[in-house]
Amino acid sequence: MAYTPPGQTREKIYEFVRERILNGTPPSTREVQKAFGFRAVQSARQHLEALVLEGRLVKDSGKARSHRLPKMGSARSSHLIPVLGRVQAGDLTAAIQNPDDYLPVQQTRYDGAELFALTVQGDSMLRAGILHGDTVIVRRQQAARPGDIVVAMVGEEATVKRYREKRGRIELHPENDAFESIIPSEDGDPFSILGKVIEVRRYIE
Amino acid sequence: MAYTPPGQTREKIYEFVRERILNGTPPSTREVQKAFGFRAVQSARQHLEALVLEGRLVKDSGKARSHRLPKMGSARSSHLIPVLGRVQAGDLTAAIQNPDDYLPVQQTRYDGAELFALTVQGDSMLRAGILHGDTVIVRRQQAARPGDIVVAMVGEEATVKRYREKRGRIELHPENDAFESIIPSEDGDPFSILGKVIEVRRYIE
DNA sequence: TGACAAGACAGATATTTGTCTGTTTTTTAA
DNA sequence: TTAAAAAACAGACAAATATCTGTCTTGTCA
Repeated sequence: MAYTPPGQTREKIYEFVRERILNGTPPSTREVQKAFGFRAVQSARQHLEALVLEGRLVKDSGKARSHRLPKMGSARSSHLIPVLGRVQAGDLTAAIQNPDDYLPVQQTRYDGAELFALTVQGDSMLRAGILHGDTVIVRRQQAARPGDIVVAMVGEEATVKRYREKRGRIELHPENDAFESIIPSEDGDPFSILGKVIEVRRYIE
Repeated sequence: MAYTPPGQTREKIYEFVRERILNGTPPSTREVQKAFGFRAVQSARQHLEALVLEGRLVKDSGKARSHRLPKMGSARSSHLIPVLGRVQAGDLTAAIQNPDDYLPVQQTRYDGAELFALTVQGDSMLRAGILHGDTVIVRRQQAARPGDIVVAMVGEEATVKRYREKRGRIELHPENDAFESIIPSEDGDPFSILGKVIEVRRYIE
């Protein structure tokens, strides 16, 4: 590769590596070498080493493909959570392990919690600003507090409703007058709370 | 490692590798070996190979640390976009360069487009499911089509409205009867479209 | 001009990592 | 009980990868 003014190639290498890391496929030194047409491995290595010294990248010495982005503030680290298709009764864990897709969330916001996402069917939560087709992000938990919007299994079906307690009884309340409240009973369908809705996303067009 | 019933160790290995991949640090075969106390590399390798055959993992043959999660279509690359605070009239670019925060978005969904995020003030788009405090993700563009939800500058203020055209005149239509439509005119406040809303996010609690 | 720093190159070695062949142990199922 | 399948082990080799030493080239700046 011909000589380039100081910093220019380095900048492009940074962008290249950054993209690859965000892509989930961090490059090896030789992949950088080939991508930029260097005739020597060392050329790529020098730039990568400099980027680490500058603090723009971090690296585990000796390990292959170990370049990472430094964790800056809240923003730099985003975490991927599974998007579930149909949730089968009783086996949420299985559904989480065979997701349809993944969504990025801010890692700091929900650190440590187990999260998953679902697509909402129907307009039963219209008044709460949750529409048909919206994606809800759910924190897995067995209990809820009155007022929480929860995802619950009632029989074979997963449903999104507002959790309330009336006269000591649990009530799953829709936010749409066209729908009825669900009041789980001992002898009715099996009932369990899968988690609490902590975020709603809607994709337009 | 002692013998374990069929499938059990494999399951744990899948979870281990999955975590590492979502973490951005996919493991080498030997790291799996050590993590599970195998005395032979092949033991780890067998399980990893089986997981690939089962379709639960994918791998680039021959490459180091190349295990990936399948079906990561949209999430394969997550991208960070700036969250803007106040938008000053006329200088969107400056606002983008000094963001309050960053949000992760699925890169493939909006590939190439210039995106930014804003927090919505007020309930003027209530009926469209956009509430006060929601975050809207905006694709920067100067023009819009009727029916689009847009972010526009009217005078000194950025506002979220539905874009319509009536009798050849542009109309910014709120989705809430308590608000009035805005009809920009030549002699009125300076008017420009900043972009189109392509996603809405709401954080609950 | 000459010293100096950054960029690029050349060739080589060490380590990590992926892969292979074959054997032993344990469980499952016929 | 026996055969087959799955799990784990052992030892090795080959490829990918990181790393090292030294040299040459190209700009920068006093």
